Amino acid sequence: MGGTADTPRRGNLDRDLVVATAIELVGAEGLNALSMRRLGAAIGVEAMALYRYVDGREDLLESIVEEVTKKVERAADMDIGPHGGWQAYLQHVAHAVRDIASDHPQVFPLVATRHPAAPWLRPPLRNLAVVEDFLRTLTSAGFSEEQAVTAYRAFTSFLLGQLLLTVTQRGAQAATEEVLDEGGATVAHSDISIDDFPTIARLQPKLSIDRSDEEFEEALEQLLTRIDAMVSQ
Amino acid sequence: MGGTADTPRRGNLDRDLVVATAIELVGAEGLNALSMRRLGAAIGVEAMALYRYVDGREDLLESIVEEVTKKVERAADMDIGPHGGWQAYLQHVAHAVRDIASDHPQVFPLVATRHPAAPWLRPPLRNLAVVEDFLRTLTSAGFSEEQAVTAYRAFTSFLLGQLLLTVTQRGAQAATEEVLDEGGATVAHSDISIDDFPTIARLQPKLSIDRSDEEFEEALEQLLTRIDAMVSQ
DNA sequence: ACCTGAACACCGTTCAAGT
DNA sequence: ACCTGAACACCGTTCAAGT
Repeated sequence: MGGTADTPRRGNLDRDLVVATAIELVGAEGLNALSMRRLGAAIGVEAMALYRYVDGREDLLESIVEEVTKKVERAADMDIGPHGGWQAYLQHVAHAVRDIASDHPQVFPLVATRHPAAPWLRPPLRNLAVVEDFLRTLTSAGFSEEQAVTAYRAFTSFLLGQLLLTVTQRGAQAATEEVLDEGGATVAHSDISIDDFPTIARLQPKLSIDRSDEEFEEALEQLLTRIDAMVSQ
Repeated sequence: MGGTADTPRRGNLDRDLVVATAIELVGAEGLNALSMRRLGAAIGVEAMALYRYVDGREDLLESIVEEVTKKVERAADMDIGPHGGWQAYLQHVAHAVRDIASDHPQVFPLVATRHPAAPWLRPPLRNLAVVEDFLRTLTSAGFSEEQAVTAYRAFTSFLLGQLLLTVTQRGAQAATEEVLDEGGATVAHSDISIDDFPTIARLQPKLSIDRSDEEFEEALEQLLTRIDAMVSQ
C-alpha cells in the first residue's frame, strides 16, 4: 500500500526530487497533506533540509505548477503547415492540457487559481514559452494580432471552465462513492432532502452521468467553429 | 482604514456574525489571513468560542461559500414569461453570479474549487435551490430534460472559466501595481527577460487590456446563441 | 449558556551547530 | 556542502474549568 518512497538520505537530494515527491504526495493524499514536514518525511529528511532547494512553501507550490504544466510546452511548439493547420494545433494543445488535468486532478485547482507571474498570463496557459508559441503559431497562420489575443482569451477560458469542472466533478464522485462504501446508508446530509427539489430528483439520472470527455470534445469543436468564423469573416 | 470591528464580546455572538466577519476578513486580507484565531480576534473573542457556531474550519469555509452564493437564489427563482423568456433568465442568473465574483474576488476561488455536496452540483451553481429553479425554468420554457441538463453544463462551464479568469487576472494586475508602487523598478523576475518572447513583447499592449466585462457579455451572447440553436433544432 | 485557559499535535521558518 | 536540533511564532481542536 506504500506510496512516498524514502530512498535517499544524503547527497542524492535535489530540487527536482523535492518537487517530484511533492507531486506524488499531493496525488496520493491530496493538497492538504502537503506540508514541508510531511514532504521531508516522505523523502527521508528533516523539513529544514528542503529550504536548500525551494524558497519556502509558496515557491514549492509554484514549482509544482510549473513542473506539471511543463508537458504543454512540447505540445505548444509543434509545427503546423502553412494553411489551416491552426485547428489541429489548438486541438493538440487542448488535449495536452486536458491530459494534465486527468493525470494530476489534485494539482489542477492550483494551476487554475494561483496568480500567474504576469497579469496577461491566463491559467491554465500560464507559461511564457507556451503563450509565445501559441500566439506566434496563430499569427503566422494568418490571425491578426487582435484575433490571436481574442483566441488566446477564449481558449484559456474554455480550458479552465471545462477542466476544472471535470476534476471537481470526478473528485466529488469519488468522495461520494467512498462514503457509500463505508456504509454511509442512503443519503448524505439528511437534514435537506432531495425530495424538496422535484426537478433535480427527476433529472438526477441524467445529471449523474459523467459526460466530461464528450462535453470537452464538443465544446472544443464549437470553440474552433467560432474562432474560424472570426478569422474568415 | 480599519476593518474588522471588534464590537461584540458577549451574547451578541452568533453564526451569522462569525461567517460575515470571516467574509470581511478574507475580503480585506485574503484567504491566507483567515485562521480561527485571527477570526476570533477580529470578533473580539478567543478562537475556541467559534466552535460553538461552526463545526471547525472546513465548515466555516463551506458556510462562507454558501453565504456568498446566496444572492444567486433570488436571481434564480425569477419568473419568466412562457415564451422565449429563458434567454433573459440566463442573462439574469449569469449577471448575478458575476456580481458575486466582482464583490468577493477573494472568495470566488473557493466557490470555484471546493467540492460540492453532490456530484452533479457544478460550481459556481452549487446550491440545490438554485439548480432546482434553473432546471425547472428551462424545462417549463420548453427544453427537454436532455437539453436542460446540457444547458446547465454549458452554462456552469462558461461561468466558471470566465469569472475565475476575471478575478485571477484582476488579482494579478493589482499585485503587479503594488510591486511597481513600492519601487519595483521595471521588471519582475529579472532572470527571464520578456525579450526572449518577441511575440508576447509585441502583443503586450493588447494582452494587458482588461476586457473581462466585454468578454463576459460576448461569450454569454454566443452561449445563448448556441443554446438557442440546440433548442430550436 | 457561553466563553476561556491550558494543553496537544501539528505547522512554516530561522539559524547556529554538527558531520 | 549538506543536513539537523532547537527554537519561535503560529495554527486547529478538545475539554475541563470558570462566570
